[in-house]
Amino acid sequence: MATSTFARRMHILQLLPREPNASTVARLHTQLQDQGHAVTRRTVERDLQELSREYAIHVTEGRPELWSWTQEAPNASLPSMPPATALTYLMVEEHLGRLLPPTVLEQLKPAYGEARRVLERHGHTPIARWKARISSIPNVPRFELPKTDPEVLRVVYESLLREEAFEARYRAAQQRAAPEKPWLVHPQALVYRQGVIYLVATLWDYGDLRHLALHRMSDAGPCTAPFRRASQFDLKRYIEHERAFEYPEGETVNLVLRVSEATAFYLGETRLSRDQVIEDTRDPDWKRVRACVIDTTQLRWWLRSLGPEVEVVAPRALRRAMRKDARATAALYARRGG
Amino acid sequence: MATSTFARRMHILQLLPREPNASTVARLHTQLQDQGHAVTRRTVERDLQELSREYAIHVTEGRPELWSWTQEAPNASLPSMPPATALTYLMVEEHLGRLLPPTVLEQLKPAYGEARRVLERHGHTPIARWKARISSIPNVPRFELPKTDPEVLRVVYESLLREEAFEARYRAAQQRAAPEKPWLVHPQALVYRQGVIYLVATLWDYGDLRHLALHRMSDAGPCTAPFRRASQFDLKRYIEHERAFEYPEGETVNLVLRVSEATAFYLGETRLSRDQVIEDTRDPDWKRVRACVIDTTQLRWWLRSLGPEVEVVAPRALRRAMRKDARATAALYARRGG
DNA sequence: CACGATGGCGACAGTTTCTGTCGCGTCATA
DNA sequence: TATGACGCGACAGAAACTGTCGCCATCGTG
Repeated sequence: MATSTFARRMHILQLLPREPNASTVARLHTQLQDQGHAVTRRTVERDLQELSREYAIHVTEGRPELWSWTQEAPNASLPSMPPATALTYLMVEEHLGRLLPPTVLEQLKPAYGEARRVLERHGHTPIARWKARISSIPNVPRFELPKTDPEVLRVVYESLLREEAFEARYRAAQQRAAPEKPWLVHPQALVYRQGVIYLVATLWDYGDLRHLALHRMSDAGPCTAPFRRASQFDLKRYIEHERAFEYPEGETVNLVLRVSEATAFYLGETRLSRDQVIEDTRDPDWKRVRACVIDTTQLRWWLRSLGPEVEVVAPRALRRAMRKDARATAALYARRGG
Repeated sequence: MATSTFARRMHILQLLPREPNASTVARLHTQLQDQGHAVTRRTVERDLQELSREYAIHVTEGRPELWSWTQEAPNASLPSMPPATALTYLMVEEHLGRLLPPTVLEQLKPAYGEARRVLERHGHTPIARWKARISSIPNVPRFELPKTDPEVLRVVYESLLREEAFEARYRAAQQRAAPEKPWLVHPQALVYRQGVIYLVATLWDYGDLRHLALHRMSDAGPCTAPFRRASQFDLKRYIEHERAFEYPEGETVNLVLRVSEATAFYLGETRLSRDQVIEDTRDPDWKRVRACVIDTTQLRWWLRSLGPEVEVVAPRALRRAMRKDARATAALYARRGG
């Protein structure tokens, strides 16, 4: 049992939530006792007062006083992150900036804030100079990621966590305004795809699974209806085998490609599979790549994105599909001049 | 000035590095004094002993004792992360799993470890069930990301942080083995692209910038040669305007696309730009999309990846380029049967 | 509106802990 | 082997921590 003054105060700091949330002395007191700190409530009160003199801790006026870390309280981790890790964080932040919706990115801010602080402290190099020395080149253009209401995000996450139903209004894809009547939603899983977060859920007493894009949701709020878990639900299976998000997993195939030299070089660095082999061909400008991969939608996207840099040789079916695509695309442009 | 016993011990915990690194009593003592803790070294010694009774803190035998958090010490953040944020972390981890090289991902593990712990504690839901309820669908196939030697990563990061030169052997793209002679590297910046980390650096006394893929580097170690900063170096400019990574930024163009209905729906969710407009066309199966975007390599990749789902109408130059690509691709498959 | 219950806090005193000082023994380095 | 740096035990004065008690404000309820 941890019983020292230091350990107790440390626990208090850990138990204190950040500002949208709050805790009371009574609550903290019982939590501490559960952790083996046998002290009176008075001591906890004094601890809080003492700690609030040193740390960004806030207390409300109302009668059961509500204690919390202020919104601005810096985030600190123990052990503190080494500078090298801070660099990684900066790089990941840069990378995710294009991939995650702003509301979600917001949640990661404390961690990145700490990374910045670590780097600033380290050798007193201003963060601006660090940002100028780190870059990430993603492979998607700069999309305008849809904005999700933070309150919606909060309610959805909380409900998923607590396994509770909630109410929300949902504006279907084609409609401009959300309907008057809120839906009763039983959240089952979250799927993140291309900047959009989808909630997989059932509605009211129906059994079928629906995909709700969070940025189309509004006026989310808790409700008292009992939660219904979808029976036999397995997200991975749902996505990959039931093609729920139109991203089926195909067979494992022996892929053979004829690729330009530049692409071959790139594949030498980022291999398609562990067993990938790159061979020369008669034509010095082209290489042959063999790899054992799973045939997915993503693979086809990637193959198409390379355009005339790559030709699928095998398997037959994939070659045919790519040839069909290529012809159809060329046909689009043949339709009229330009 | 923070002067309480609690604050001082707290600072000690923050100053203590994790196990590969370590600190001495003398060092901690001066660091604490810089932060305004006017205590004797004896007190610091006692603090460390006291703290090591409660926390996972390790000390070596040798004469200047080396203190550190053990490798296994759990990571805790203050204020502790709310469960909703923990969910986000799990999602990001899932997402990054495909995008970041394992060695880099390793560095983020402590933060994700904490996320797991928070979720486990919250309602006692096993983490396995959480992983089965969160998924991320990236738009790249499962590449085999190149493995970087952790020691190389460490030396490179540290050198970049301290603005120091270092030595390393480098195996150029085509060669099997690294040369005998190590290179003298002056690190300038890091660029992350498609799973590969490149160090932008100058070598010896030369002025030209080189790109070194970290996974091709080995036997990295510090060296005493003075660091040479590249003059007038601006990473952003270097990448975008000097086409250093073959990812030039083009002009801002008024993009006009003819897209399939499915693609139009997708673009409705993830807009190409803030001013994007989607219009009906005479043909009910096709929509017209107008957006003001920057013409980048990534944009062209993305356009190509959609294959026959999209036809570039304007600008002319881009249309011509895409038409040329489409024809070239189709020609590849016309070369012989399939 | 009155009542009781609850929560916050000042005061106090006994106890514990904290801290600077000193000195001894040991280890690393020259 | 000499020298200084380092770790640590002992000690005593100072500082803090903590439980108890009582007062008063506030809140909820009848």
